[in-house]
Amino acid sequence: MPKNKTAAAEQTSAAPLVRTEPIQERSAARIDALLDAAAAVVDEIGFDRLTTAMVADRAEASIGTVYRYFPDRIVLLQALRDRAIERYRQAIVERVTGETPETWVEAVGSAIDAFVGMFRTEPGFRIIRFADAERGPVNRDEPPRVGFFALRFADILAAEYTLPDDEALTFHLEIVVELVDALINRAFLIDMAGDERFIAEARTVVREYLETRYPAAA
Amino acid sequence: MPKNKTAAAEQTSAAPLVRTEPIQERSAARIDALLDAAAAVVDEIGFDRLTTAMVADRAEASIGTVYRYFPDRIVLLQALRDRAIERYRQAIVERVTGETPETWVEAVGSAIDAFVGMFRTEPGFRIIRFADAERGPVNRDEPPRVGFFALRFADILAAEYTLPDDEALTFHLEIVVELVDALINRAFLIDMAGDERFIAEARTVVREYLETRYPAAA
DNA sequence: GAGCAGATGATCGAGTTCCGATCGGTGACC
DNA sequence: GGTCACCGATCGGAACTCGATCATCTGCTC
Repeated sequence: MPKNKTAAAEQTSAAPLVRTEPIQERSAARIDALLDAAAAVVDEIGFDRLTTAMVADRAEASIGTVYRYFPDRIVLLQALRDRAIERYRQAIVERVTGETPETWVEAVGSAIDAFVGMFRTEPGFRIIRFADAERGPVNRDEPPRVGFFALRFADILAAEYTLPDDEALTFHLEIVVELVDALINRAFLIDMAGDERFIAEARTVVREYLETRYPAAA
Repeated sequence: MPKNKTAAAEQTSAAPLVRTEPIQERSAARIDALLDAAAAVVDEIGFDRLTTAMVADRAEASIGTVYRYFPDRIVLLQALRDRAIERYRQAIVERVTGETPETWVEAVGSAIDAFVGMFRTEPGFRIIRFADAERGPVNRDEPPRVGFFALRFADILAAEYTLPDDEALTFHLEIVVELVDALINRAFLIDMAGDERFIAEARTVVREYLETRYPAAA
């Protein structure tokens, strides 16, 4: 069992906040159960109707336990999103190593497929909207980690391919992330199975976008 | 004074809901004042920190008055969004009739400019995200009017130009709406003035998208 | 067409309900 | 016996309700 050290750790001053940090074994399972419950609730009644009591109920825990691991409702949702993103990252890696696309542009296509797959299988995924970071609650101090997913995505690609030494690449990938996020979300907005027209168009738009800019890699 | 009978009227069963429908003159002003207040609050402290009490305060009305016109907090925000969309529609019409672009594809460019302008001038605009309809609270009965803005946009264009008789046009416009919404929102996500790179890229992506599909109109 | 009176709409704000979050206490693990 | 996980009654504050009160409209009378 890998110990789950959060990078954040303690700030400068005393941080008496209970923070998420499992010490004993069972805690990890608890956290997962809580997030599963939250995902289910989010799928059923939607994002902003979710109450912490519902999450506790569904996870067969008490209110207190919820707040034992998450300082508040918003952080709980963020944790759900973070877990989903991590799972998505794994899904990309699996798919790319499985399909071994010729070029990194094609690998982006695989990532889109993986994204669509997540919408179909991962509870709560369709509500999360994570291309952009936290919208709304303007974060205290810490930089609002905008576009961080594009960076991470670049890392994944860089592990398998030789990326063009283009300083604009990060920007282009961020555009791609935004485009895909918008169109795939639209595809699943009403159609629970995912509207194929929008899915196909997302693939096409991205392919056109990248082929125009990186003809060598297409 | 035109009596303002709601189209909805009575459903099968008794509908005791108070619903928004101004009868007397002052009501309209009240509603506007409430929405102005909501927009200001949203700009200042953000979307989900908004409380109905703040809105009432700022509009110099009582809590009761807020709930006289809006069944709940979420509907209040939706109304704010609806008004912003209407204003945006007007802004498009004004700009297009003012600039009189040669082709409808160029008119789409003007619409993007108008969109950016709204982000800079219309209070509360940047939080609203309206390309997609209501996300989250799954609406009872009524169809979730997805993509309705693209339809409306097509109407605006059709009033000034002869649009291609392409049954896929609506779909393409919807894609454009999604793309623009995503990229322009990203442009304003952290940069209050709007990140020019994303704005320019939005224009480029849309132009490329439409020129590929409608070379005659470009 | 001025004045009045009843009806109906608009406003108010104290009271209620609901929900996010706390805290002191109890039991499980080391 | 000391730490950690868990519970759930309780608190505080925000969403929302409701009966009373004020403003405006309608239409009748003279």
